[in-house]
Amino acid sequence: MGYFCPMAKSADHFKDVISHAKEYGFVVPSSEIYDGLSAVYDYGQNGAELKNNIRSYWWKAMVQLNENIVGIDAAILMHPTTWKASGHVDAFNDPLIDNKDSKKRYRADVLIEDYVAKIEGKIEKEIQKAKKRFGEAFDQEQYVSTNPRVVEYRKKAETIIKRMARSLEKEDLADVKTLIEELEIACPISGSRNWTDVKQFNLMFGTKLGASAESATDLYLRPETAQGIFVNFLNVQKSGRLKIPFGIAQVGKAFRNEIVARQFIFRMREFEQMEMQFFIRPGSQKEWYEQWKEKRMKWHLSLGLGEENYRFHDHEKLAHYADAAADIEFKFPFGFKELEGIHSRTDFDLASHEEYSGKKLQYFDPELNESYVPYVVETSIGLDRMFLAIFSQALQEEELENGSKRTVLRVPSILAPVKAAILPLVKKDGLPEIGHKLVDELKCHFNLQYDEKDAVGRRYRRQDAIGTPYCITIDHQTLEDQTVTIRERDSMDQRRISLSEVADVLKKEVDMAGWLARL
RNA sequence: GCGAAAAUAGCUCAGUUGGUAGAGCGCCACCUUGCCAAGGUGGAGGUCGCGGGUUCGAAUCCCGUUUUUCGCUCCA
Repeated sequence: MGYFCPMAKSADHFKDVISHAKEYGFVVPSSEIYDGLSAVYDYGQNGAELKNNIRSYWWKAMVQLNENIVGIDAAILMHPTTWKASGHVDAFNDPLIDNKDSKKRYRADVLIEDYVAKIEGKIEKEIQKAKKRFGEAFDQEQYVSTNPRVVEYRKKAETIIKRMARSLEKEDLADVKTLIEELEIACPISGSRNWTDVKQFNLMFGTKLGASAESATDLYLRPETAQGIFVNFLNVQKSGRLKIPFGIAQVGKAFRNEIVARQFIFRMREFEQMEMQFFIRPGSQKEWYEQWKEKRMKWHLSLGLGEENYRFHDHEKLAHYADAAADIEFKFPFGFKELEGIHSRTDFDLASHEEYSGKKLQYFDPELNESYVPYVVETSIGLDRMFLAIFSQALQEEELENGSKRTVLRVPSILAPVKAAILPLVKKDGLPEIGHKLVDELKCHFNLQYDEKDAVGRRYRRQDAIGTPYCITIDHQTLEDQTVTIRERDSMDQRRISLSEVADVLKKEVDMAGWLARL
């Protein structure tokens, strides 16, 4: 045995992934008996193990392997001002408007800004014309401030922008709509001016602190874990006696009211992030940014899912906090999509928290003999996305040499939910007893499954389906010479080892230590 | 949020012009076999996503709704 040919992934591979996840206890829709809850999923018995292992591999690679990185666990609920300082209250609130004819949705402020951009285009045209006309003698500044047509355009643009800013500030959405109507802005698709009202969409989940409705304070469930690190920056730095450069890592839940949440666990409303904020000297961000891009990619490649399934995607349009940003993209069943982000966040967050809190968030650098607000390079990966990447890539269907098929989940052995299955060949002649004894010896070190039901071949397939890397089979020869067969998931090869060797062999193959050492 | 498609057993699906809800795989028990799925016997499991309507009668026709997938749109 051991000869197989991996079959091409079916066109419906994504469908297979979703059913396999459900059928084998990895991922199921939340509250399914009540028809589920949109874009919320639960992890089952095998999913929880796999997810724990991924989390652990990340945590160890970041915290345990780096002397200058420590891990924390901040609360999901944070002081509401946090989200003003972080920019989320503004950036996560979009005024949206729909065109009733084309059924297209737009950001109302973007529609208005586009209109203003057109006016500015006209001004530019006038300038170019004048340049041609006046040649060398052209004084642009003077022209712009005196030419009546240009002056009028400029005034108009300014008035529009000011009015929009004021209305948005006051949350006067009716006026934003009126403005769109007055400017006679039409839908680029349908060309019609048949608009719905402007509606405010808040991507943050709201909740209340306090039991009585009157005295309760409005809070948000955190939309990212990073802010829990920033507000704890000084606590951790001082109590840990940390010197720049150093990092703070965290794994935890975050919540976003996505307008469109789709693609299984790729975009969920409740999800888990694994983030690390690396605090550095201002000016050194380029260097650290490159270094962390490289380090993170190396971590991904160490899992052996195939180099061709990863790529970098550099952001051209940057977020409000960043001066450089790149995604590590993975080839999901629905195409290359963001798996992890590496962002150079400058001092945006700490400086902003300084401003809003009135507390100094600075570091005294003994080498430079000065205080500064550190710059930050962030690595941010979605744990659920990592789960989906591994699971969808690992799920494979093979044709064996005898023409039969097998479904095998080739997850990296260190991440497998079950490390080994203990299988007595028959459930008599004392073989189950040896099996139970072996389980007892190993269970403190490894997550195991004991199975004595059905033909052993069928039991092997069951283990293949949940990604168990090793099957230990106890047979009649075991009674004579204390040896068992160990069968490997990927090659299906078997060899005999002695009972006393089992623990060591497993440890060598499924313990994370060896993999971490290679990072 | 718009448009399209779908929803029947744990999974994959069939179900004729509207007439008593099915198969394969899986699961459970017992027997048999004993190193790579598919041996035998028996069994559990479905108010056909949910709510209305039409009809003597609805899985099937109509309306609404929920969830999922795909395409738009959005994604600091």
